[in-house]
Amino acid sequence: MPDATIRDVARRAEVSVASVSRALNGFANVSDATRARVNEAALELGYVPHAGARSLSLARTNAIGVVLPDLHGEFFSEIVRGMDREASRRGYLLLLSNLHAGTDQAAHALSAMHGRVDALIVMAPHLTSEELERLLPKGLHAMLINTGDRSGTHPMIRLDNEAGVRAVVEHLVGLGRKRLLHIAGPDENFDAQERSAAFRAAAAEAGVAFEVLGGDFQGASGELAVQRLLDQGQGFDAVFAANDNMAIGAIQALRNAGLKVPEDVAVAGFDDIPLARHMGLTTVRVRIAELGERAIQLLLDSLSAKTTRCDELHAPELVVRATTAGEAGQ
Amino acid sequence: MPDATIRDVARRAEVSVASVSRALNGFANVSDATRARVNEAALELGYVPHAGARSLSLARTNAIGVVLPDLHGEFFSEIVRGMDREASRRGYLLLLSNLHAGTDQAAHALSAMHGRVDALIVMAPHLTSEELERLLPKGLHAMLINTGDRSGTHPMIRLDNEAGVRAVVEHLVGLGRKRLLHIAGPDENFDAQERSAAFRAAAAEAGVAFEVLGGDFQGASGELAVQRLLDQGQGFDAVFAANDNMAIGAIQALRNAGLKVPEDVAVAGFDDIPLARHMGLTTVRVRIAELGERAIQLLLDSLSAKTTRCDELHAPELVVRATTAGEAGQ
DNA sequence: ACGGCCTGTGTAACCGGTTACATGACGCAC
DNA sequence: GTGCGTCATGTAACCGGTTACACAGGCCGT
Repeated sequence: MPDATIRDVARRAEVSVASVSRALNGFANVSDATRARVNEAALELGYVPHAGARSLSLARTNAIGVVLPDLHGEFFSEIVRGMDREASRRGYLLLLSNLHAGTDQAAHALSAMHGRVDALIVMAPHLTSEELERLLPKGLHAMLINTGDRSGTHPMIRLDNEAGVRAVVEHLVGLGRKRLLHIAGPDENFDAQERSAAFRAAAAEAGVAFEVLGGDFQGASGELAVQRLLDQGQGFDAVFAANDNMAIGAIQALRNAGLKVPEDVAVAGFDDIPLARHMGLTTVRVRIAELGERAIQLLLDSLSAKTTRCDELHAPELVVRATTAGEAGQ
Repeated sequence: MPDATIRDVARRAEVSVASVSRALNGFANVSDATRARVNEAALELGYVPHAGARSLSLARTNAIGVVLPDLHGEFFSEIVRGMDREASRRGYLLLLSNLHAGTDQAAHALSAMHGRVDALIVMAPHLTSEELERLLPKGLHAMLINTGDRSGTHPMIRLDNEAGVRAVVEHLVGLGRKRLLHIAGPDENFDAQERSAAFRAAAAEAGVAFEVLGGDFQGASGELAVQRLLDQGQGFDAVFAANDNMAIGAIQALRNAGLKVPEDVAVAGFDDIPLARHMGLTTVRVRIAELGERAIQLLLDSLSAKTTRCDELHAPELVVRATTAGEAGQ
């Protein structure tokens, strides 16, 4: 036997479908006798309301679409965990779609969301403002996380990369470091752009020598960057990588070259992944789960009170550990 | 203006809704002229089909519900990543619901899936067979991951905990270790149960002395367990923790006590989280993403060919690293 | 010229819920 | 006894798609 529908329940309880609907949804205008009969019938048939049909007639799904790029480990799970925590607290489900490949794939993923979710959270650090604007379904509330979009059409929440980077640079300079190396993330990544721009600005302001090398957020690229610079014989007394993975790679390369961290070269990263604590890596802590949680909060609030149009900055926090502990060695 | 519906498109293209539906879904029996007019109208109106309505009439959602317990970091993201990879390859979306609290919460989460998904993946290592059977919606295909359920009603996939544990114990015993300590996971967790049972069996078979202490899968509990045993003055030359987190905690405690790993005490874990590699921890590697991927595969296959009723074991793999490298110290 | 077939299109029922509105029963005041 | 308000209930339209079926027109063979 297939699933029971509301009409099956109505037949069994010998009432109309309207009464069943009212009874099960706890409306006041239902007699006790009817309510009891309906409940009994529903129980006997193992009736479970069809959420799809329900949301079609209510024009409300109680689900939020989440579109994320192909994130690495910790970051992904943490942000989804935060979102899920807040969403389930408010009775929402999460409809997940990873955004792997090109923009046509993205368009498909986004349109598949239409009609199954009440709102959308999009994190697409590799899409430009225009692409996003074109791809986003028109009628759907969307919240953007960490995109370059500045049109103000959508509520958004961003990581305050600049504040984090500034804190690191000031910390390093405060320790007496004079020649800084920054290992940047991939060019097309929005966070990577912000971080390297902030680094240049802060280092220039502080009046220290600096250099910027490219990386791709993977550990190996941090290792490679440091190696290359050492091979060229260029000196530096501090490394700031755009994320922890690359910072850890950098430490590896430094140790391989017989240099001491932090005596010879101080190292700092960004993100505060669990590994960072274990390695004693100075870094910028991003409370990722909190960010996801907050995104859902703001999104749902803006959904009910149509007005709220926000642009929030999520402030990260400098965590000083062993890799920058001492004074400069020189 | 709200979203355009199929009727809006029909009006604009001056055809019937049936023709619009046929044209947009690529049916053959539509004239080229009509198809062109429909496409044009759809484009002009920015029409995106309403997935909810579509799935209602098709009785097919192209979504899979995923119900997971409140997992920790790496494991969660990896399994979801694997599932998503396979799901999006096949054109499915994932509807996610974390299973936090009690069974009524669980019932709610599961019934919310009815009518929005074509099938369900449930991972609930803390629910018994009977609870599961009662909670699972009747009409819905469900795949179980790592549950104790043996009824055979649902396709399922399990981690071969026993094989993993045996490999570790044999490895430790092969190194000459004579007194093993096992730090178990939480009592109500199915994997934890299997692992500690397998440990007792394997250790007894090998004829070595052993002890089992309770933990909760968190690092701190591993640390605590070792500390307590050391305080009691009990000796052991190898620790096998039910997961890597606790193994790392154990190492911490051993080092604090001035003991050397692996010379004095060898340590092994389970899972192979990224941290394990960095710490040189011997462990059992679980290819989590692969497990998720495979689960989706099997589920979708069993969905199309109604017959496939499987019970697959996912074999893990021993990874020997520094924490068990040498011979016993004695 | 006629019947049969094929093709393209429209009409309307249906998926499984919600809900505006109509209805009928009842109680109460006049 | 009539009129009115209140309350529980049923009928049917609706959400936005899909699709069975009916039908019109064109082309064919005889």
